[in-house]
Amino acid sequence: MKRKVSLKDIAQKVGVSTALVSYVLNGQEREKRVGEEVAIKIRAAAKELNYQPNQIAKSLKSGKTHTIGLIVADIANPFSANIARIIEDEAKQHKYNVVFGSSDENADKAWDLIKVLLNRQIDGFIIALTEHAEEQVRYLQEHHIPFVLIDRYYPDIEVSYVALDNFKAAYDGVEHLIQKGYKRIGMINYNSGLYHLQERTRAYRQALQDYNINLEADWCIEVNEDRLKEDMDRHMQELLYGEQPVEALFLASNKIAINGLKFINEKKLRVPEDVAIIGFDQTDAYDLFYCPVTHIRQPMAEIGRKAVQALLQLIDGNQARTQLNLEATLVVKSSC
Amino acid sequence: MKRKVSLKDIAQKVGVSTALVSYVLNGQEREKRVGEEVAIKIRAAAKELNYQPNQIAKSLKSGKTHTIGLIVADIANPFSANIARIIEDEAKQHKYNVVFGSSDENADKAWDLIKVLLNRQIDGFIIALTEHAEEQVRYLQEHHIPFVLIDRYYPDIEVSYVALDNFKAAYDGVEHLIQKGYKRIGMINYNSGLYHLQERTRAYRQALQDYNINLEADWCIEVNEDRLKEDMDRHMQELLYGEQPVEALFLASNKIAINGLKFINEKKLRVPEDVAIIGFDQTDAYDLFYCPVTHIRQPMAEIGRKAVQALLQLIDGNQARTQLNLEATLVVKSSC
DNA sequence: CTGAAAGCGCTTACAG
DNA sequence: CTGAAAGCGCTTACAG
Repeated sequence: MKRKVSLKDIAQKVGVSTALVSYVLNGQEREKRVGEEVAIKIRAAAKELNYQPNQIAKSLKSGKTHTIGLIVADIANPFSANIARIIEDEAKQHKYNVVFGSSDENADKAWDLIKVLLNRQIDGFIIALTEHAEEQVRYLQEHHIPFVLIDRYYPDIEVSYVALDNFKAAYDGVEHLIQKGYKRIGMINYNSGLYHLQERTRAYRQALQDYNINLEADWCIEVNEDRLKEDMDRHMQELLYGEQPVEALFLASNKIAINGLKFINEKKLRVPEDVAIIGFDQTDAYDLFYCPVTHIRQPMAEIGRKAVQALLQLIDGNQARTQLNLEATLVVKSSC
Repeated sequence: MKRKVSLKDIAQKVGVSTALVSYVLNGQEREKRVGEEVAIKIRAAAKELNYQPNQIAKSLKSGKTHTIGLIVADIANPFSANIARIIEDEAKQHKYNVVFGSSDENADKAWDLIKVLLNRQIDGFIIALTEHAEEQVRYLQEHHIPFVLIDRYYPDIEVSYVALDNFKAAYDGVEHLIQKGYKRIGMINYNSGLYHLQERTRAYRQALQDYNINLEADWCIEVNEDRLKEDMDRHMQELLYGEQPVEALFLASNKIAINGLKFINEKKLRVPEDVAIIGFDQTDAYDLFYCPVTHIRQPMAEIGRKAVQALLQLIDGNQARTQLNLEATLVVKSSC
C-alpha cells in the first residue's frame, strides 16, 4: 500500500508547520486566526494530495474513536440484525461507526467481546446482556465506561437501558386471547433467568388469574434454546395432543413461534380452529403462514435509536440515566 | 473514566524501561534475552495493575488495526446477517474484529462507507458491491487496499471474490421444474445490472431453450427493489391470472419469494397445483409456508469463511487472487 | 499570525 | 541483558 499522505506532507508542500495545517483542516482557522492565503493554500494542497486524516492518530490523541461496540445474542437472528441496522443508521448520523459481536447468550463470550472491544478503545457499548452477566455490568460501571443495555436488563441494577415493557406487552397479548373467548391457554417461553423473559411468563399467569381462568401446571412450558426444535416438538405434541389440550398458545419469541408453526404445519392442524396462536417479535413467517399470525411487535426502530442517543449522551459526559420500558404493539391478524 | 494503566506505569512500578515491558508482554523475552526475574516481575505487575494494551497505539505504530470492514446491502436482510455472523466468527478466530455498514444498494453510500472505514485504517474490506461501483473497485486496486468481493462481482474486473455459480444454480433450479413436467415457466428477478442476478435470468432462458420449451416474453419479469411489493403484486396477478398464465414460477431472491408467497396466500392459490414455486436463498418462510418451498440454497458458511481467509491472505501480503464460484444446493420440498 | 515542541501509548532499531 | 530515543500521525498549549 502506498504510504498515505499525512499532515506533514501538506505542511511541507505549502511550507508551513503541521500545526497550521491541522487548524485549517479542522476548521479552527478563525479562532487560531490563520492567515487567509495560507488557509487557502493549505486546503488546495490537501485536496490535491487527496489527504485523508488518519483517525487512528486522532483517536490516540483524543481518546475517542467514534466507534461504538454492539453486542447482541446473534447478529444472524432477525431481531438482532434489525436492531443493528437501526443502530448503524443512527450512529452514522452522529459520525459513529459500529463494531459488533455475537455472544450466543454466553456470558464468557460476551466478556471476551467486551475486553477485546475495550482494548480497541471503543467509546461505549450497546449490549443485549446474557444471563449471569452481573459482573460485566459492574465492571463497566466501576470503570466508568459508557454503556446502554437493550432488550434485556436486570431490574435491580441502576443503569441505562432501552427495553420493552415486557409485562404489559405479554399481558395485552394474553388478554386478547381471553377476550376472544379462549379458556385453555398455554404458553411456551425460554427456560431462562433473563428478566425480560420472566416478565412475559409473569404477565401470562397474572392475566389468567385476573380473569379467573384456570391454568394447568403443564400449560406453561419452558424450552431450552440449545435444543429448541426437539423441545418444541415434544411440548407442542403434549400441549395439543395430551390429556388436557390447549385451545390457544402464546409463543414468547420469534424462534419459538417459528418452530411452533412448523409443528402445526407438519401436523396439518388448522389455525385458529384447532389452536389459536399469538407470537412475539416480528418475522416474515407470521405473514406467510397460511393463517397470518397475530403477534406482539416490539418498537425496534425506537429501541435502536433511543439506545444510541442515550449512549452518546453518556459519552458526552452527561450523567443522566435513561431507563425506558417502551410499549409494544399488538398486531391482530387471523390466528386468534 | 479512570486513566488506563499504560506500559509506562508498569515500567515505573518495576523500575525498568518501557522497552522491556513491551518485549515481555509481547512474548519477545527470549529473542531479546530479557532477564528472567525481570520478566517475572513485569508480568506480575501487569496482572496486578490489570494492564490492557491500547490497541489504538499499537495500530498507529504497526499500521494494522486487526479490523475488517464489511459492506453489505442491508445488515437487516437475513442473507447479509447470516453472512455477517459467519464472517464475525471466522474473523474472531484470527483475532480480527468486524465493523459493518449497509449500502442499501446505493453506490454513493457504499463510497462513503469505504472512505470512512479507510480513515479508520481498517486492514481490508469484504464487500457486496452495488451497481455502478466500478470506480470503487478501481480505487481500492490502485491504492493496494486488500479487499474481497462476496456475492456479487464484475466478470471483467480481475479481483478476488467469493461468489455463487449463479448460472449453474439457477439452471439446476429451472431444469428441476422442467423435469417435473412444467412447461409454462415464469421467472421474477430484480431489474438490476448486477451480474450475479443477470446470470440467473440467463440461466433461466438457456434452460428453457435447451429443453425446447417456449418462453413467452411476459413470463420473464423484472421488479424494482424500491417498490417491491407493488411490482410483485401486479406481476403475480398478470402471471397467474393473465391471458397466458404460468404453471410454475422461479422467484430469484428471498425477498422476491416472500412477496410472491404472500400474494399466493392472499389469493388462496394452491401450491403446487395452481402454481409450482421454486425460490432462491434461505428464509424461515420457505419452511413455514403451508407447502414447504423448494429452493436454491447458497453455501453461506463457505462464502463467509472463504472470503475472510482470502482477505487475510491479501492482508498478509500474499498476492494470490481468490476467485470462487461456489455451488448451490437444490433443496427439494413440496412446492414443485 | 505562525512555528517548535510535547505528548497520546505503543514498538523497535541502536548503543552500551 | 537493558535503557534512551525516535517515531507512528495527529493536536494543542506555549512562546514569540
